[in-house]
Amino acid sequence: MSVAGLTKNQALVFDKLTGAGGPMSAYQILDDLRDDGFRAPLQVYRALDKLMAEGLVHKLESLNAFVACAHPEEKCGSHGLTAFAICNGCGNVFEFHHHKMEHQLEDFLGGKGFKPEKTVIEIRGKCANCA
Amino acid sequence: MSVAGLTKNQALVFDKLTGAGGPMSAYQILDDLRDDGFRAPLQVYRALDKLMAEGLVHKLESLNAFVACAHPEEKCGSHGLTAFAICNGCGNVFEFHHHKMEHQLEDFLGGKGFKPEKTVIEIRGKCANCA
DNA sequence: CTCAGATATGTTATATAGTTACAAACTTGA
DNA sequence: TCAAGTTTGTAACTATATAACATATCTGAG
Repeated sequence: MSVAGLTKNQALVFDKLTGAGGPMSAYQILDDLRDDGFRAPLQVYRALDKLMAEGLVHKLESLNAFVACAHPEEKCGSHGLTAFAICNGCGNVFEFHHHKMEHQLEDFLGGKGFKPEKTVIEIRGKCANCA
Repeated sequence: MSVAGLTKNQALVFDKLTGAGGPMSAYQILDDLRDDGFRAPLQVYRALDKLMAEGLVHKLESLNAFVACAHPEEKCGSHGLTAFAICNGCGNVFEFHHHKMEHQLEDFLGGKGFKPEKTVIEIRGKCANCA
């Protein structure tokens, strides 16, 4: 599972995150990639910055962790609001897009003169299996 | 501006945050309260934990900072979803509640068997003044 | 009152997350 | 082929948060 246009380090980080199938902290990634020549946090953060700019990876702010985009082909960055349901039990992350909510937020904030740049929506709770 | 039922440290932290009129990091609070006898991060974090449990203070996950609740009398904790519009220009934070959105989220996630416990909604952007 | 449990506080050390500053290597195209 | 831009490497540092343990204060049953 690789993507064109990525440098070596970016590809390593992206593959690692994709393979994990769930969120990882920057330092977990660093440790996992020591055998591939990673030595310092910056190598991870730089790769993550690029991957996030490309919409291939998202940061989970409430977890200080990073997760591969669930549908990179759709260019998450462009279709606005990305939301996450995060299970406090098993740690699984479910990424979703809710256009109605998105428009409501836009309308509501637009009415106040606020111009959104990046929206963080993370619902912590229990998934069907862990409830 | 004080609240009944708070211990000395909790009251100091709450008053500091209320007086600030905006978000502060835990370590800013710590530095500001050295004259009041604060020495260690834990003193701040413990007070913040209690204040958050009471719904008097919210954490801004995308900022790693804390802010006094805009309407403590309403017991934010209880009326569910609290959202924040955070200006990347001036740093001002606007706290709001959007019940329609809240219900949509509940419906959507409920349909998937997901039980929300805590919801983080933070919209970063530019306020009317800074746009 | 008084003392035992619960709650709150103090202190040191450590773990985790992220950035700054600078140097070296590798593209790439005039 | 060499100069500008980009990517990478490395060390040191700052910022955020928690663990472990000791001490003090509060509060109610006897």
